[in-house]
Amino acid sequence: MLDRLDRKILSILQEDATIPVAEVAKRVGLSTTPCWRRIQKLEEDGVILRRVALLDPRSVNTKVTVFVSIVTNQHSEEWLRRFAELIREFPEVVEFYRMSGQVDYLLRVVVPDIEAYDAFYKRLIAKIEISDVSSAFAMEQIKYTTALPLSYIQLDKDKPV
Amino acid sequence: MLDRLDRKILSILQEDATIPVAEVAKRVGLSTTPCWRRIQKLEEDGVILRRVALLDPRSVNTKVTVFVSIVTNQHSEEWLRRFAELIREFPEVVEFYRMSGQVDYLLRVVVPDIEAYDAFYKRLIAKIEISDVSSAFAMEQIKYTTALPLSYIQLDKDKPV
DNA sequence: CGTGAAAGCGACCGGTG
DNA sequence: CACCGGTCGCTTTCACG
Repeated sequence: MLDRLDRKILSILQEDATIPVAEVAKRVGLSTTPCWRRIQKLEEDGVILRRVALLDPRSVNTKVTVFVSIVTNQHSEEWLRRFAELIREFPEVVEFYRMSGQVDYLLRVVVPDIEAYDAFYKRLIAKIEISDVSSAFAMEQIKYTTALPLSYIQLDKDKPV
Repeated sequence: MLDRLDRKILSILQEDATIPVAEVAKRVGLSTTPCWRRIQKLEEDGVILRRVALLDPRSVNTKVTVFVSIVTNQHSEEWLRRFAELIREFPEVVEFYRMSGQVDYLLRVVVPDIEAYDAFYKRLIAKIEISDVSSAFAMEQIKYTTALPLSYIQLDKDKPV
């Protein structure tokens, strides 16, 4: 269970993980040691999964995002397991969801351009049977954040601060 | 322009940004100082945008992802600017794309459950005129990574390692 | 770019009130 | 939790080859 201080800490670290503990502590109104202990606990409890560097898509030549909607007639557990494993091998696929509704699966794929997407697409369908695929191209990424909203956290009322 | 060493460094840091420079250096076959200098330059050049903590969606009560497709009849620059600004105020919207094809915009929204999505949706349409909206719910997030594929980087041939 | 080495900060871990 | 030390490791910067 988290309280307001934990939430403040998380909101800072999910925006910038390079900020020293002492500075985080100051911002949330805590001294260094207990703040450090909280961060440690947040990592142990798996609330903080990892710390990563975010790269500029342009700099690594992957400025085009394509959303791939997949409809399949294969609905077995086994097929999904194999499909998921396959997808994991494609670094171009950065997100992969099982959907409700008309579409069964949705992929977000990042590539340099349309040609590269076509090549990716051919490599994909060569590896697995998919009945119906449709691709939607993003012209512009207007917003992208890894920061999750923290307003839905159930706060621990015993520690109201 | 990047070379193979830069690419190796990036692949390490975009998976785990907590690895000490000395360890990164060892893995890419460099000594600490030049490796540190490269990382510094990658940050200056904006290849590395930032370092962030990734949180567990379940822990912050946002395990449901909804993809929102928007069709509008407003296609002016001004309308888009206002719309983008509005979206930026909604932390539930973690991704936002301008699309080609039938759909004009695509949002990825994270919320605790369907009820919360409905509340979000009402707040959104109360703020701006949107002609047609359709929502697709993700049942499961099978893959999610912030790591971009590095195979499309144009390598500097003058530094073949 | 490599090495070695200095200097300083920050993480980490005690203990006390 | 605040506060005070303390150690240790890592970052950061230097001089030099």
